Amino acid sequence: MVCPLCRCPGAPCVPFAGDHGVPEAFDVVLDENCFRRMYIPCNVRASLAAYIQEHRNVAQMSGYKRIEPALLTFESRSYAAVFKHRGRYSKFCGAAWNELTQDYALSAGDRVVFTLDHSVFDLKVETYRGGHRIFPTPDCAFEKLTDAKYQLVCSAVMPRGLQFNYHDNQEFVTSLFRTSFFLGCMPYVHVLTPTNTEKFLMKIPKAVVSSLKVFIDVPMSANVCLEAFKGELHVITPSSYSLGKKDGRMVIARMTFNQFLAAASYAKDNVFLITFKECRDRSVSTVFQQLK
DNA sequence: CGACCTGCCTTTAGACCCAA
DNA sequence: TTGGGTCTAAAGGCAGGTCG
Repeated sequence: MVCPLCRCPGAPCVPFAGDHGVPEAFDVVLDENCFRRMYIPCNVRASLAAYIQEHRNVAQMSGYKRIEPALLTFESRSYAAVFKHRGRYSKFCGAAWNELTQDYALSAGDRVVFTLDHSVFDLKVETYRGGHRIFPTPDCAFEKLTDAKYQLVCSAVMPRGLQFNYHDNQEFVTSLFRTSFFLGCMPYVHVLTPTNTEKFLMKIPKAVVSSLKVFIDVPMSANVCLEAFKGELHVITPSSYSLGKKDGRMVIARMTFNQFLAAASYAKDNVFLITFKECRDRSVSTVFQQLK
């Protein structure tokens, strides 16, 4: 069933009975053709059009470079979708609207919640499926990366079965390129297991160690610093490692790894990004950054 | 005797192959 | 071309051996 006036899915729209007749927040339910356009319910489209026109006027008078307010999602992603206000319908459409539906993988039945916040120039929207917010697809977190950085992100060693959503990937990217002396070897994402936390056994995969050898000399055993960045807290624990003769893995010395976990208050099931950096004195640090 | 290191076994993901 | 089965390599975990 479709509203005969505005073409929105569902029964005919019910007029709003607010004090001023202008709702500050409203839902738009999407249909199966939502990737092309989103019709605005007839009971709010006039007030939305007035709201947008008001913003255009303010932007013009203030001499803003951009006159047309964009759709601004909860993740602060801006989409300059075209708003068409016609006699019989109002809709958002165009390439930017299509991009939004692709980025959020929107489909029929999903809701776009508008919040008319006069303190913001753009139109605040949030995407929902049932009672849950729809996040952008995980790959959207990588879209602004250079080719080289994207290649590095894709090379990461990830634990089996661990699924990263958009926000996890954003945290991953931020953490990966945060360290100023980041060596550029293969990033390693690891979930702390009972073997790590109870037996203090920490092994870095062979592939990561091999990629590290491209940048620095990696002897069979040597001193290494274990570093953790936890908000304001910066933990540095001097340690050592040895390479497994057979499998080539880097095994961190147990005693110091235990001290490191205690100092950084890390626990089982914590998810880490593990990278390496070369310090000023040419020594190597293993950097742990908590992702989850 | 205890701590730690090394090697082996199990599990699992990805590669590869073949048939429908 | 695709889906299912098989093979293989690597990660994870365990346990035995060694050394202080």
